[in-house]
Amino acid sequence: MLSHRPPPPDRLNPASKAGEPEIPEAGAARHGIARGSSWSSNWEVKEFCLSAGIDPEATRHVERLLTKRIRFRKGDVVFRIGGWFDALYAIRMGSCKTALLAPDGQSQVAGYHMSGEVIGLDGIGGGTHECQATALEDMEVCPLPFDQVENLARQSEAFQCNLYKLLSQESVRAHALMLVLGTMRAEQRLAIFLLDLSHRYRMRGYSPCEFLLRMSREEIGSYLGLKLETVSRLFSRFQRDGLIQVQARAVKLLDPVGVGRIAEGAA
Amino acid sequence: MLSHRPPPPDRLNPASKAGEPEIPEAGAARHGIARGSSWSSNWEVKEFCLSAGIDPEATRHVERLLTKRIRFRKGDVVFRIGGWFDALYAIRMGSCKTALLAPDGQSQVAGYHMSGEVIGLDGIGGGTHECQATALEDMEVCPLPFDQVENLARQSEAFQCNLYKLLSQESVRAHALMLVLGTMRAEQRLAIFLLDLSHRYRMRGYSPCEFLLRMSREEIGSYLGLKLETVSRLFSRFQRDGLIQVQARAVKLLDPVGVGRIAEGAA
DNA sequence: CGCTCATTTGACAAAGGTCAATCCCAGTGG
DNA sequence: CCACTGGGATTGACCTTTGTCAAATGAGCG
Repeated sequence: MLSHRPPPPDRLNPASKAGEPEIPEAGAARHGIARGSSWSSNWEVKEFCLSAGIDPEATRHVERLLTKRIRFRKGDVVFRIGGWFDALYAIRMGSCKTALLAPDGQSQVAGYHMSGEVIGLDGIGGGTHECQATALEDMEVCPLPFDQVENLARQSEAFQCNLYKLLSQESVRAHALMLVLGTMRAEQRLAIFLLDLSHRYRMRGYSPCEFLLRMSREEIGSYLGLKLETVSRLFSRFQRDGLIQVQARAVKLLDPVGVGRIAEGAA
Repeated sequence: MLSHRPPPPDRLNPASKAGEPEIPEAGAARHGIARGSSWSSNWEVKEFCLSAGIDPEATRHVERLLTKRIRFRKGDVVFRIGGWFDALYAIRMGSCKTALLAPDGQSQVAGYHMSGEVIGLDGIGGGTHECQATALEDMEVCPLPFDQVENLARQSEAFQCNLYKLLSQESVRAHALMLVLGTMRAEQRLAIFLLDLSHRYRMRGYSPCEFLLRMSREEIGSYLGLKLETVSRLFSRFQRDGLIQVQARAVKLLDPVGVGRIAEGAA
């Protein structure tokens, strides 16, 4: 592994023989595209990624950065398209989606973000946000004023490095999604989506086999480049085939390996 | 416009009344998604983006960075997936594609880059490249050793800012492509592709209405999430409809406005 | 408890994909 | 100089996947 941090244990060996039920990872993640991160973050969740491996001096600065908290309720907008960019937001709790706006006004969900992740990086270049972040449940974030982030980056090499990683992480995520949108069939997309969620929940200490979807069928469809009916049908089919169990927003992965096969493109 | 540099004149007013034939811009670009850049770069081409607006002191450093040149022939690989990342590459001449590798081995074209653009940023986070860059014609690049880039970024605030912009530019591009892949119909995708090329050629001083495609039908298809036959059929149809003229790799935009309408999603 | 919105499901249509047969050149070698 | 060859490009016929429209059902919320 070429990452500068040890990869999380469960990623060392995809075919690990742990006692836990084995959850295959989303296709893209397993082949180096997303290099140990897929759509998911490979940062520790507890301590924010920005403070990884930096000296005590800088750590204090980072901590000072993380004091303020903002709470949002389900449906609240964290930042909107075209809105002025002046801070990144580290998610402490909850989750949100980010959506792009197409020329014709329709929007596409471009990201799903959970606790421990940092959002808002898309605003760095242009000074304004290119996507809109909307809370999918009640959430709490730490705003990281970007001028301070920039300063810190100039002072601490390790911090600077972390910031770069964060940025390129974005592009990794984007690439993985592109691959999904550009080359995969509907069932494959949904399977990968489910495995990605599963993996990310596990990383956060939640059950990887049983979780709540925070997005509606329509949002999932938008994320995966499908229509909501297609998503719904696929859920039903997966259930008929004994792969999963769905009840509205509640999902149980019954046969993660089977789902994994579909994610790989098995007919 | 919120960008910190004046936008190129031709972007000030999409419906400008200049004497030139009017080329509508690719849909995504016009609605703030790509905020003045769409898939294309909005940097000056002559002077590399990294040296924009920085002080003379730093300028000299940048210039020192840009001394070395590497030439590639059509088909050569600039860097490959998984290859060690130690430098960015500024394209001085020619063009290349970048491709991702899907789990099942099939690859997807994720980017098309021309002179004045910087490639290789995807490697920053993980230390290895996530995509493969392949020359589509003979090209010349300047390698920018990343440790030097990093140092410079810490010394010059303006340079640091440019680097950030470059990174986020990547994500802008990715977002635009996502939107194309996720929400648009085939004809719309191709129309946008053509307008994007047109715009980028114009920015570089070439004719926006007449140019050579450097990618094969298959590569274009891969880029747009379509099969080569579909691309070919669409070219034929556009030609039948008097929108363009195609002869193998040579394209002439006869009715840019019409193409623009299709890019917007007109039935 | 009743409303509203999300979800499911079916029937049908359409957009693209697949397969296969040419075609068209560019480059090669005679 | 010319025929030959091989890969890209075009085109047609057909088929699969996914989208569209519509109706029915279910779930969450006030």
